[in-house]
Amino acid sequence: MAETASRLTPHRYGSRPTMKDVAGRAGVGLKTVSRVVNGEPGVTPDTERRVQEAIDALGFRRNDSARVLRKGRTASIGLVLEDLADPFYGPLSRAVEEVARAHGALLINGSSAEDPDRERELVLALCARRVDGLVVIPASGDHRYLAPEMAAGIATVFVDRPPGQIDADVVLSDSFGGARDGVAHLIAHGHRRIGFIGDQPRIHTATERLRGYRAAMADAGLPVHDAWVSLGSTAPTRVRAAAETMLGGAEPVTAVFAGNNRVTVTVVRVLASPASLASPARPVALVGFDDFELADLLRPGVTVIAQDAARLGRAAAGRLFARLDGDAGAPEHTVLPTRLIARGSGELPPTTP
Amino acid sequence: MAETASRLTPHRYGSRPTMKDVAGRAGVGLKTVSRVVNGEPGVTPDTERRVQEAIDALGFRRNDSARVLRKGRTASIGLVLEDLADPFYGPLSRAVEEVARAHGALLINGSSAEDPDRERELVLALCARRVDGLVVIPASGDHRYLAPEMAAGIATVFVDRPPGQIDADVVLSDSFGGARDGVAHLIAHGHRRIGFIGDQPRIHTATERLRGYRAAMADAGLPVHDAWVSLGSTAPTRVRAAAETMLGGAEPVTAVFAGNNRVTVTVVRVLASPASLASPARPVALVGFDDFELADLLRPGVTVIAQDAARLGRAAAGRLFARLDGDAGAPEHTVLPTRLIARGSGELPPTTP
DNA sequence: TAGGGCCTGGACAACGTTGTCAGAACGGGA
DNA sequence: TCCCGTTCTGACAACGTTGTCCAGGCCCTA
Repeated sequence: MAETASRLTPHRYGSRPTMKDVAGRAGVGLKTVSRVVNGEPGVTPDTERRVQEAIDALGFRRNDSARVLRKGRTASIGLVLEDLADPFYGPLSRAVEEVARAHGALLINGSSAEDPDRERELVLALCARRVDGLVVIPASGDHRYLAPEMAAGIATVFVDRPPGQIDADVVLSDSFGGARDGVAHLIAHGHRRIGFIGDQPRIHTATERLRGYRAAMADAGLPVHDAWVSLGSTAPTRVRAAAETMLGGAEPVTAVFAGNNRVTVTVVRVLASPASLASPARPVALVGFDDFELADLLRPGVTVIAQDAARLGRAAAGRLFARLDGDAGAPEHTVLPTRLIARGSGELPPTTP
Repeated sequence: MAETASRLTPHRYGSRPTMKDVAGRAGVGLKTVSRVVNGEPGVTPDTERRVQEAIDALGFRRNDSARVLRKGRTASIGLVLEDLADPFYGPLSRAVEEVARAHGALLINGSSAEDPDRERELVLALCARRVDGLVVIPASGDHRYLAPEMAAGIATVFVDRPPGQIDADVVLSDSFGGARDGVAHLIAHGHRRIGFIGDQPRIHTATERLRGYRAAMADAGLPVHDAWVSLGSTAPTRVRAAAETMLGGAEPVTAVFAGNNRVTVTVVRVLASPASLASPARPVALVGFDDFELADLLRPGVTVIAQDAARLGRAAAGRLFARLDGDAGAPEHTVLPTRLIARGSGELPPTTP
């Protein structure tokens, strides 16, 4: 009777019952409740039952803030990335979460929106919450602000891009090699005038991929005109303008290498648009960095340099928990290979204008 | 000198300096440090400077766990969804994060993987951390377990699907109306035999969309054969089999309505595959629920019922923070409209086999 | 039946912060 | 010179949990 009533009328609105309340109701000591809640041994079945009843009746739920304060570990890790809505980061984020879950940790994440200040603010907020560790996709080029935190014991792994000004565990895809392979693929199919459209130059992967492009061109003894290279925002208008410029100049390119999935998608749109300088009679070849859903269903299918976002996430989270489990070795730099997936757009032959 | 040294050798590895340490070093009281850290008034500039120097020297960072314990609010909200990697949830999640950020809160999120037990486990873990509020995309059909938490003051908003067995704020898209419109669109283009492939029947949106399908068929006086309706997992193999069955039966459908973006993509693949029962000579019309990237670039473009995931997220987070700001009104049920985007696949005429 | 060991339960301090409250220092006016 | 008011500062308790440590009761054996 009384039990039913109190089940429906909790302790007090907004202020939850504590172990003390449970102990009082069950007629046992505080520590005994703690033991029951944490499944520690040393409680007779009868006592345990009484405590459990009190817990259910009061709707008690352990306050993890207090627990964390006492124990020092939060069983949570932070993930800072650029944009949760980017299809590249979804699987990465998911993979990190899976690993965290396997280690009994929760994931707190935030988007930096490619803004260094916001990255810093987010990271420090996570440190203030005393996350056990951090997985960071850097937006800034200077991570010295993290050094004291790392020294204080917050394990940190960088992924997709290396940290700036400090040394730390990092997991990358082979941007340089991938881009070089992709451009070499275009060259192998006869292209000589190839354009490169990439992300902003302060982003490490963008410059690495550009470096790969230049290496492939140099390996083939091909010149690179300034007008063929464009780094900048991945906003569709910017990318569209860049594509139209290199397709329409005095020395128009016959193929484009797109620096990431955002760029690739926009280039596909440009090439497909009726007003495009490309046409069925004069197709433009395309290879993009990053695979994306439906790339195979477009006509022609889009040839890509695929990186495995989930694997990046798993590898990074794996490093992180290895650190949390006591690995104190030197920072590890992991580079995962990329894979060229030929689907047609990279195999189009060049046509003279 | 001494300062430089201590900057590089923090207090002790793994155990960070506290306000007490800062106070000791600055030669002030504990509370004064607290005042400086929180920007409270009543500290002379000189004292503030001394404290700030000590903070910098020691690498002090406030421990939010202790703060939360004392203050009762965590400035964090939880988001439980099905799968972070699903392109539908990316923008939703991002929108929730934006709103949270605007309110100074961090976002903790977890994937339920469509598993009711996992949902419950996640939600309760978040409650134990005393998140201020929860945004939940339900995987389970019974949320009575949440009632005590909500009574204890954890604001909760459900989004995309309604909660089970309890009443609470909820933000939905108009699944019924959207599906009905989509099927009506196919009927308007001459189709009489239309198939429906949807998600598992325990998912609310799946059954609502099926209901919309049936309503449109009934409105047009068309019969629905059992073989034309298939609910189940969105795994490609299952969807593929379902599609092939309804395309190949005694009364083959001439159009398919796909219940969500996962299904749509697989159906597109089936229809595009060379072995398909569809062919250029006998195209099959398609309308899908949910818009998706590149839908416009496929040939034919895929006609969809678009829902605005970001808007769902914003609306849900908006409700949540309204609750946290004191709104104690009755639970609100918000239904956002959907929009048909015609791109070609829904406008194909029926062909007799 | 007494003594020893084991098992169960509880009192208490500590974690790092913030709110309360009172005391100290300082300046100005009588 | 003294007193009062204002401003700044610090001591202390409290938040809810867990770890330490000790007390009491039980069972077993001699």
